[in-house]
Amino acid sequence: MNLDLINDFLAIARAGNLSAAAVQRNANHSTIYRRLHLLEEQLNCRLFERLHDGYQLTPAGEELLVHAQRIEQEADAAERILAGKDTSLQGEVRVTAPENIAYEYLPAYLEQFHKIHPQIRVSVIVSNSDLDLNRREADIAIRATKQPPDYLVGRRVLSLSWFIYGNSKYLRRAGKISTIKDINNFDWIGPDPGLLYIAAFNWFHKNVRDEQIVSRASTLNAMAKQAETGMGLVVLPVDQVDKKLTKLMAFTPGDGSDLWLLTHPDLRFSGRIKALMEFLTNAFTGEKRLIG
Amino acid sequence: MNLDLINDFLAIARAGNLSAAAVQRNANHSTIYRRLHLLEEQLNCRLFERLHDGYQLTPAGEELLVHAQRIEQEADAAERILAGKDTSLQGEVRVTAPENIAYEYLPAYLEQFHKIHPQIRVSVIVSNSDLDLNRREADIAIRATKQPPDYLVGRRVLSLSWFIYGNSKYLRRAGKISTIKDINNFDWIGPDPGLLYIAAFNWFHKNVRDEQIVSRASTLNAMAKQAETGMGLVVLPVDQVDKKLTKLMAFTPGDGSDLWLLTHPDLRFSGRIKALMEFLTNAFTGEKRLIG
DNA sequence: TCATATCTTTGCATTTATGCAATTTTAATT
DNA sequence: AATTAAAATTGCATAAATGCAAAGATATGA
Repeated sequence: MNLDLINDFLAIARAGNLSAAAVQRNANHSTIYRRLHLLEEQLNCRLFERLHDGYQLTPAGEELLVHAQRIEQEADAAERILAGKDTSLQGEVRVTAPENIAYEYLPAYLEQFHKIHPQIRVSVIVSNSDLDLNRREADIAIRATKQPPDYLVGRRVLSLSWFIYGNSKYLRRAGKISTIKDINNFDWIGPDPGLLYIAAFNWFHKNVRDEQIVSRASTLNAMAKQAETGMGLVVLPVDQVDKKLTKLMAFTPGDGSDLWLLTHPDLRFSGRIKALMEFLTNAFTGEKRLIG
Repeated sequence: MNLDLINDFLAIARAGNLSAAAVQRNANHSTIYRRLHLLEEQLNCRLFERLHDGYQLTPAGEELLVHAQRIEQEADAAERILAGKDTSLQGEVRVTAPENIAYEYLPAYLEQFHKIHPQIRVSVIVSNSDLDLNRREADIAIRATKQPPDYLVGRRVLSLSWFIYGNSKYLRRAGKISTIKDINNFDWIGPDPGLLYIAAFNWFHKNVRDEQIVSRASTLNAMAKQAETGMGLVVLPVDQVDKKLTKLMAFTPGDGSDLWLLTHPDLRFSGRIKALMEFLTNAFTGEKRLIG
């Protein structure tokens, strides 16, 4: 059996249709179609039920899926472990970071890093969701969280304080907030329910009356941009805000969060990954904009 | 990473050189060469040390080998399990048997079987060594042994009695043997030391004086053929001997052996494999030539 | 040191796989 | 029943992988 067909099988199983699977495998859908037929022929059994709106695993396909996933995991582990043993200061490093970090902080840092290690090529993947470092979708993850997943290793480089911000236009209209008790006397840009997993927002949601919330957004960046229009105040971590908003007072509920640099244990001793981890650690700890 | 390259990697690691690996993978050696380079490039590390007389794994290669073997096992398991679920009476079945069975018994049986199940194609692999049923080098193994490996399942179809044989020419010269006590009064065709794992031969080796052994051979068939020339007597299981030799007396030391039909547990319920197993069971149990 | 045998590496013709674009299928919707 | 929209197939030109054969390496033994 051509083992590589397992990759195509997995892509189809996950995507549910050929076109999406083809994108994942970067190939044409007709190629994926033909390779699936090859696999089915070689295994002499139908792996998918062809429905009008996609491919669905047959029982035999489900069976294969179990093994295919183990095969993939094993291959990923091999790749990681070999990459982890490479102490040379060259090659690619993939960093994933949330929007604000990727836009406001990384560009300057990486420009500096490139001067020191011109042989290391860095790719930035903007995302805040749990990319699969197992599958090496990224090598280093920069995340703001209180508790990173325990299958990753790394260090807490900063603690991020939260503040209440507002722009000058709104401040002129509504005056300054000076104590958290007055919270319901102001208009607010609130978080979308999807953000309530963040402790600070959870507290906010429970303590601010709904009618005080003039607008919501599903990303911190969008919240900041809305606050910049002067619609209301906003509660945000320090890293999310630039000079267009004025820092009014500390916001302590939720205990803030921490900025973590994370990587997979297998990759910890890779030369290039270690180099970038160390460089970023220094960059972030020396970052004046992020000190409360 | 192209997963199929793992197969090439394994073949090179096992064969120790490209040409032999190419045969295993049935491809040209230059293809294997190019694919190895591709793999090394993709993993960005050297997997083999090129020596003048072959390829030897580097430490990184050793590392990969562990994972590659797991990948292969997983893929083999998947193939077996899917094949095992196929209840249809069609497709290929690979049977491995020792020489004598493959030459003297199987042809007639398989001709009959083909009439009943024309859709099942049977391949016979002549071998007595431990083919890897895990890797599906064969689906059914026919083996003469007292105790088959416990990772296979199957049934004992016969017990094979052992006898002392001689051809008429030798009998005229030396007379008939009638009791085992006279064993050292005759000339013998003996087993090569490589056959001493067989209990009957082991006993023979310990109880027959070396000077009585006029000739040796490393396969039972060769022993039979030598005895047919009239050089001496020979001790053999009943299945190994045809009419050219006269059966003189039973040979009980070593308890004889049993004829087993074996398959992999995963394949037990495959339609075609079940059909052939059952057919062969009947064929062998009804075989008059094999009844002591 | 040269011949030798074995294995690796490369150029080129051929086969095979792929992408593209057009066509067909399928089932849900009008 | 016709329409539609999304996806699966298929034909054909192009690109990529492969086999073949010849050349280059490399240690071993004369």
